Amino acid sequence: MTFVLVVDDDPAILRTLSINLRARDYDVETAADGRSALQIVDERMPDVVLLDLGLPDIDGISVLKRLRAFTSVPVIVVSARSDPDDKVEALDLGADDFITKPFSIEELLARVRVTTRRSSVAEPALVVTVDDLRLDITESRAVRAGEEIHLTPIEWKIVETLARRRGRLVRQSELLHAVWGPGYERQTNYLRVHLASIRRKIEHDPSAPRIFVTEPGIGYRLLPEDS
Amino acid sequence: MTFVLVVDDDPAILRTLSINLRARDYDVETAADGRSALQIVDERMPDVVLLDLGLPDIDGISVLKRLRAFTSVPVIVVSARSDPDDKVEALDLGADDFITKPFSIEELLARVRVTTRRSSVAEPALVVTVDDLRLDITESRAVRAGEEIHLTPIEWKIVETLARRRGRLVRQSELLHAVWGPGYERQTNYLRVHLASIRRKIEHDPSAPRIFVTEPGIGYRLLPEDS
DNA sequence: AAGCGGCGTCAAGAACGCGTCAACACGGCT
DNA sequence: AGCCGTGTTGACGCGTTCTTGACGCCGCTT
Repeated sequence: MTFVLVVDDDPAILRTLSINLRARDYDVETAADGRSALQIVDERMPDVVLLDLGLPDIDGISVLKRLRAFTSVPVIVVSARSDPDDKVEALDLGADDFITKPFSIEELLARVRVTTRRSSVAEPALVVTVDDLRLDITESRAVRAGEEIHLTPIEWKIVETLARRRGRLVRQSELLHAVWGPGYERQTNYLRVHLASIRRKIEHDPSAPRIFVTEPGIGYRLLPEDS
Repeated sequence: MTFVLVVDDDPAILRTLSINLRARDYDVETAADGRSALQIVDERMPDVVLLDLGLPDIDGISVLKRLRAFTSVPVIVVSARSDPDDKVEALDLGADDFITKPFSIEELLARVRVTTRRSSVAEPALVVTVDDLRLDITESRAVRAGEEIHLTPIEWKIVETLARRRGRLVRQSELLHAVWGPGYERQTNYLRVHLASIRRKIEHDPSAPRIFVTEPGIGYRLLPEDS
């Protein structure tokens, strides 16, 4: 998921942007001043930064400078100042775009899409390994001892849902909801059938599953990492 | 020297921009309509295109679309229309920036610097080779055993998108979004038809594809490098 | 010990996705 | 105007995948 950091001292703007971005499935974090913005970037590199120039502690321009000192993360400056000189300064200091308030939320979202399109955000690979088995979730690829194993779309969805909470128990209703959507929370027979085919393809002994474990009456669990 | 193509139907604007850009040591060429703009791009790929939306012959949006069909040259749209919807449309169709008239010449120059700065961190030439086949993505050339193979614009876009993630799986919705833009994520039949023609031209045995592999229900994948 | 619920297995039919083809629309070019 | 290349759309066959229902087993409860 694309991670966006929004920096603005106005809580109303933070709220509006967060809501709109989250509605588009972005992962959003907010900062109300320059110091915490820099800290967040340091801890958890965003895919895009929306940066207001008027901040309470450090000047927005300085934040941009410091950002550029150690990263090339895309920055879109969002500012109330419409003076061309401000724009030129920010752009020449390394900002990727500049949009003046008030702005249309649609335009902002489009500009965010442009910058992320450019860096073509690579999802962190989600990979599960057990013995000689390798499940690459993001790639939808399963390999055991060099041998390619084919899983169907529904099987991948189930494996993915379990892998995202590896080691933890996933209730039947959650699994059903995640794979088939709302309204299927009681069709536990679907799970029985599909878990069976997954095990037939993946487990060494499908009748004594070690990787995809059943918690009777509750749900399923993917074998935790043996770290 | 950086080569800029300025497209506008207003001679006064062409003149102003030319003068200002040349004063900054840019190599400038101008076009007063879409047709000649496309021709210039075809003959002598610019480093940046400044594109007005109101053109006498072809609509500026159409020019952008056709440009994007065979190149990824940076495009800054320069328009009198300030309607957010116009901006969103242009940006989603592949424009890199959008600036509304009247604008400060300094701001425009700064935005030109941003886009050239970005592309100067140039991408490596993207070439795919399989056996005696050679796909030169950036050049849009396909050759097998000295024999030139012709691919259409859409076919190139598909090949390019797959080549950029060579070996990795590209989901149908991603592919559709990359080639046709937002709103086409469900038209999987497009993919079926066009993948068929690509294979007919490229695969040794189109009925048993080795290079463009289908992952049923999920997407497509370009044969990884056998390194 | 019997009953019950939950689980895994199996098989058959339905539904779906893919590849293919053909017809049509559209724009450019001669 | 007519032709050509390209893209879009709908239809069809085929193989795969999903759904559905039946059945037996096991462990727990009564």
